[in-house]
Amino acid sequence: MKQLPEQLTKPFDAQSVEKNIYEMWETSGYFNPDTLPRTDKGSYTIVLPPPNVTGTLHAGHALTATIQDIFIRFKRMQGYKTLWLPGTDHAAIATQSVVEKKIYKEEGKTRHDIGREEMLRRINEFALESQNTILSQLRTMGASLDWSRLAFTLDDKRNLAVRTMFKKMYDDGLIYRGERIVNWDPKGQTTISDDETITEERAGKLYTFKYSKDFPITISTTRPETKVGDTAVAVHPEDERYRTYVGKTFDVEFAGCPISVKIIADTAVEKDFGTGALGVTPAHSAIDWDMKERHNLESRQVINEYAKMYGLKNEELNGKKVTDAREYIVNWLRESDLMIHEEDIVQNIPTAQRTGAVVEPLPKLQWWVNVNKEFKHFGKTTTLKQLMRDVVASHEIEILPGRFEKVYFNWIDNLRDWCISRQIWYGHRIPVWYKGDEIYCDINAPKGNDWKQDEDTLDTWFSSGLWTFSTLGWPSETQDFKTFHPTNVLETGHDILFFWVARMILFSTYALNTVPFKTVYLHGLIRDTQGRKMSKSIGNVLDPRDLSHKYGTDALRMALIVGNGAGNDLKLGEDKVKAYKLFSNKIWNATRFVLERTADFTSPVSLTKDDEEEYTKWQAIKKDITSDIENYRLHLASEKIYDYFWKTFCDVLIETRKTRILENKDTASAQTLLLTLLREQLVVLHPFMPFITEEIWKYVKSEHDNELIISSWD
RNA sequence: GGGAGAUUAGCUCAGUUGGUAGAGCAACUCGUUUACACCGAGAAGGUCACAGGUUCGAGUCCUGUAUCUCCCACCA
Repeated sequence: MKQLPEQLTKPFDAQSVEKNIYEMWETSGYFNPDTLPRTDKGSYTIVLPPPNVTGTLHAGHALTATIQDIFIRFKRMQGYKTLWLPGTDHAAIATQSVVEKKIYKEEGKTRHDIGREEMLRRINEFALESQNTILSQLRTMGASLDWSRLAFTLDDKRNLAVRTMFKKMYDDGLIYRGERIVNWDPKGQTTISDDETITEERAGKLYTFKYSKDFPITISTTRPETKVGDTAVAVHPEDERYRTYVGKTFDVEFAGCPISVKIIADTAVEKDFGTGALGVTPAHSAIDWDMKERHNLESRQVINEYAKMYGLKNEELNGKKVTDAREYIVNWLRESDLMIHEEDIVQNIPTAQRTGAVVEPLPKLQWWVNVNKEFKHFGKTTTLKQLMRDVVASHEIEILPGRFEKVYFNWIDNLRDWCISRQIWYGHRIPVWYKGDEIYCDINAPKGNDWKQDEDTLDTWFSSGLWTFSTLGWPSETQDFKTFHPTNVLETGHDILFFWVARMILFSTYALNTVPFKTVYLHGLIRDTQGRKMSKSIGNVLDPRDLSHKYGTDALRMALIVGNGAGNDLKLGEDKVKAYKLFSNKIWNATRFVLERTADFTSPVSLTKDDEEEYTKWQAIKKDITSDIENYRLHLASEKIYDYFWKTFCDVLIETRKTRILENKDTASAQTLLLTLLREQLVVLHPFMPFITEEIWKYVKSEHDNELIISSWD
């Protein structure tokens, strides 16, 4: 370091160094635990939450990649055998609908015009392209992922894992086929799970009316069009008003359709709501379906998969959309003088998360995971729900921030059976075959020609739920699986706690009798400066690629981390990223100065008392930062190193030692202090700002030093 | 209806186990041929939402109130 390197005489240019640095890391083999030089501290594993292959990297991905990369780099420098495993998610419904829309727009064709095989080929093509984009974007974030272990939720290995898991659960009686009310998405033409619906508040009307003039009971509904499918009227057993009618059946003509209505008493009815009497439509309401089961009622479906009326005696109704049918029946009620009251109310309507369509409850034969069924599990009788609950209650899995434990328990306690079959083509096909009345479930197809495989595919979360171990080779007993499972930290957004985190806990505890990870670290959402969600329609999206190009990846990473505590939403504005670009410059310039002032430096000397004191103070700071990272307080750790570098190292230490060096007072000690502090700070800064620190490291490291990425933390 | 969170400087947010209120940005004053104006020095700015309580001591713990945000839920 006698001569100041040419590079350092110019201002820092992040763009020009990032690509080369990343290539150096990637070819070095340091991302791969098998070729990592120092691994004396045991294994440390994180699986990357696989991004959907539907789009490009957004600010949330940038955040998740940064947090995990910090943990991984920190542990790698401490000497752990670190594995950060990358992959992508086929995101079944989302991906298929993106491609379907694209094809419809460009060619005016539906998936049925194109056919299953060709459609799947096209979706795969799209997925592959999208995957490449996403992976290259992860590289620009500096993510030190082991690319040699890249996985995809829909590749052959993961497909084997899925089939194996399905078969095991089927044999244990935990997966069953059953008919009941499902959430049907009329736009996506598939069932969806409860978690895939979003309830929206909408203005609605509560209509109070009688089926006919001579019908004795007045009922209320928000969906008059379903009333042509009514098979009962339910009242509360203790309701005096209706007691005399219970058990009787009335045949009436309603809107041109004959219906037969039995009066039943059921405690699910609220006496004080509306008239205290409820028209029961088993085929189009989940509560009504349950009442049908309890009272052995008829069920009559009057709405089809396209949310249109069908099978009715009144031909005018058939083929009408539900909203039009509602208007028709309301008018009929008014004209027939049967409408008693109309009231404006706000109602909660379930809609499909992916397509936005209003969910139509329909009775369907589907595959389910039974979460309440007792079964023998490694010698103990338990349920899936219980397994999921226990490992968190016992703190075998720690959820951060802790408040999400309550959210998790709340979800578990209200959990109903999970509908896992989907009527779309893109996904893992259900490994079940039919021949007449026979059903065959196995990992592979049965022998013989007459078997026909179930047409449905599995919920995408069924495959991503296996992610911590399907990526490590399960069901084979691989070395990877033995070394890296259970994983250490699962870092993801709190919005997928139920979808994904809970399902991983379910599958891992069930199949392996072990937790999938020890710690769950949940980050918040990234919002714009006004606290709104980033969305294309508002136009407030900050693209991480733009920010990275403009200010450098290191600056972006710092902006995402500093002050962003676990679980909290982050309001991100460009100003914040800019501020950390200035910090990059500060580091760069400070390095230039230190190297200039130590050009004649030969070897370290023992420090003067003052210098020794400063070094001791720094060591305390470093210890503090280490403890912050170990305790998942990245927002504090990053702020502390920023603060020390700028306020103490630059503003105080460089300024005072500069004078001493100029005046030639204890020069060697001052030089030793500055160089030592600079080097040690680069180490601490590296997980947060990997590019600039690795670049500078070239100029300050001694000959026998390794690259910074594998330099020792301590 | 149930649950969770937030409320601290003009703005964005820290404040780990209770011990004299912090940072960044913005604004103000002064300075800069000496690593960096992508800078430095300085000053200013807060009844920690409100009301009680526990404590020698509360931004921090407890109770209640208000406002906002989010999640869950089959009042038709």
